[in-house]
Amino acid sequence: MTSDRAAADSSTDEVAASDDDGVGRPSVPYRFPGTSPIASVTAGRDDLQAGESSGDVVTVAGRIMLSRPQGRLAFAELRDWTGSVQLFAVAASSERFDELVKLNLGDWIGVTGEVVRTKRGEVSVQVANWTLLAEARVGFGDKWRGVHDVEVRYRQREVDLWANEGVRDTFLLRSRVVSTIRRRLDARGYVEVETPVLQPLAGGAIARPFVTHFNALHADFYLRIAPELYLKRLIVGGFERVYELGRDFRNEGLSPRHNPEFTMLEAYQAYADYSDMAELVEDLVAGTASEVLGTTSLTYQGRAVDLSPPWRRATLSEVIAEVTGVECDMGMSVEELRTRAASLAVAVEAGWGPGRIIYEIYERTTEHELWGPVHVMDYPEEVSPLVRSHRSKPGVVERMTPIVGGREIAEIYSELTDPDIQRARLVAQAAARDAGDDEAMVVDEEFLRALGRGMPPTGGIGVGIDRLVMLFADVASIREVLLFPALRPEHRAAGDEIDAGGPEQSRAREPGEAAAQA
RNA sequence: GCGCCUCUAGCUCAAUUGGCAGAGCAACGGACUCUUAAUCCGCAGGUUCUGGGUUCAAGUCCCAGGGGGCGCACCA
Repeated sequence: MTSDRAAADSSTDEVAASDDDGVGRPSVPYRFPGTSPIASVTAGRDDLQAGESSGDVVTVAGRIMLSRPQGRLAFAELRDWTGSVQLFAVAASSERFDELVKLNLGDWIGVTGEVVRTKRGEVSVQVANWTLLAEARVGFGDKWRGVHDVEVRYRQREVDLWANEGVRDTFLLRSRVVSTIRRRLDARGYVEVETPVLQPLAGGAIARPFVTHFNALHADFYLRIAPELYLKRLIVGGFERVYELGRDFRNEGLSPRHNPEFTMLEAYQAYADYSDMAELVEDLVAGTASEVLGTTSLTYQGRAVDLSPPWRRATLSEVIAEVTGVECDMGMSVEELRTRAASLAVAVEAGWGPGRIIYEIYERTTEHELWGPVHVMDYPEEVSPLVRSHRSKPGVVERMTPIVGGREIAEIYSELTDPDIQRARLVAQAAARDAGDDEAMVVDEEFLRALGRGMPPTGGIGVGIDRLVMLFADVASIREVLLFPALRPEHRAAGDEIDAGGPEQSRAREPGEAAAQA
């Protein structure tokens, strides 16, 4: 074994210093250059006939997913992140055949050999030389059924990615969605910026923050719940089109649609209003779907979603009437609206104005019934402290919330730019906070000072990237689009490994034993 | 935080009313020159999540705790 190993290593330009790592394990090279993606190796082989050799010698590397030794022949499935190919080994011509057939499922190897088609018609790499790249000392799941225990899937995502078809595709899709959105924004002249995640005040949204301590400043800081206020300060500073695509943190419950840290796109454009920004959202969503999925006609959880713009726009009152049959209007008296809320079994708190009541009715009765795409608009001022008042309708603001596939996937504003009005709104929020609403906003003097220097008319959007990916990937849980979703920490003693007992024991050898076998 | 459900071999799952804890795959040993979840023979594998309790007898019933899922609430 020692001499064989050395021979294998000499075929690369990296040679391990010794045969094992000091604990009886075989050594592996430091690099394995010159590999071709498996997808490129198998592509364009249609004219290769069964039993024929192509003459092309390739080097591929990946993980052994299936193994079918058959006497003096052996077959295996080798998979890299582009695809799979069958390995075909022959005892008479394949290097270290006996060792090759003893490899375990999950082991990584590099292989050099000719591309052939077997007598039974499978395009294969006929193994000439091969090199062990890594052992799977902890076993993977059932080779056919995969791993379905969601706890294992989320806690040990590396297992999930290999054992379950499609999981890797979902995350590759996510990556393409994010890069496509960036490219589309860049093409529109937006610049990407990075603003603080650690903030002295958690502003820009209505949510409970995570708190941490900044030792050097002797102060508690907050993980951002939104970058909004900083991005608006950049608009004041003359950055006319900015976006930030990053993580926000909200100290709230977990659910199939909520993870405490999630990915948000926020974009702001000077001289634009919420109609302009609605078109941007439609273009980002539908355009990205076209690029990444090749269509704007999706199916989400068995139901059709047509993303092609323009999307319908409807007011809160309109959608409430459609869903419940009850007419509600901002012009109605509080008493009238309370009666209508009561008729819908919606609880109303004392002191709520007409807008707050209508919003509550919408959330309780209507929002979860909408499928979309539809921009829900004319939100009440009371629940939208950072949004500019409607240019013609009293009591409401210029805000749209697009519902797509039954979920809010974005917020779209004509931004409030007047420092005095903004101060009044934030003071009202602070009062609510003092009255016990610990999710209400605080007064951010730095932000208000910035507005005082003049903020041009500006449109802004926030897009929930996780939910967008859920829509595109047609999955019901946010955990399916987060590589490592939030879970309770594992409380397990050292050495109490979940998968102990795979190929582990059989491979634990005395240090001298490997050499003795040579 | 509350409610409901769930936890059995490395993985996927069985186990009748409370009656000897099992199978397939993986792993391990062997056979096999065209396999496709190869097949065949053999071997081994368990704190039934944890701790109590009831019982002649508990994977199963009861209590407490832990992990996970779903729902409610909050939100994107």
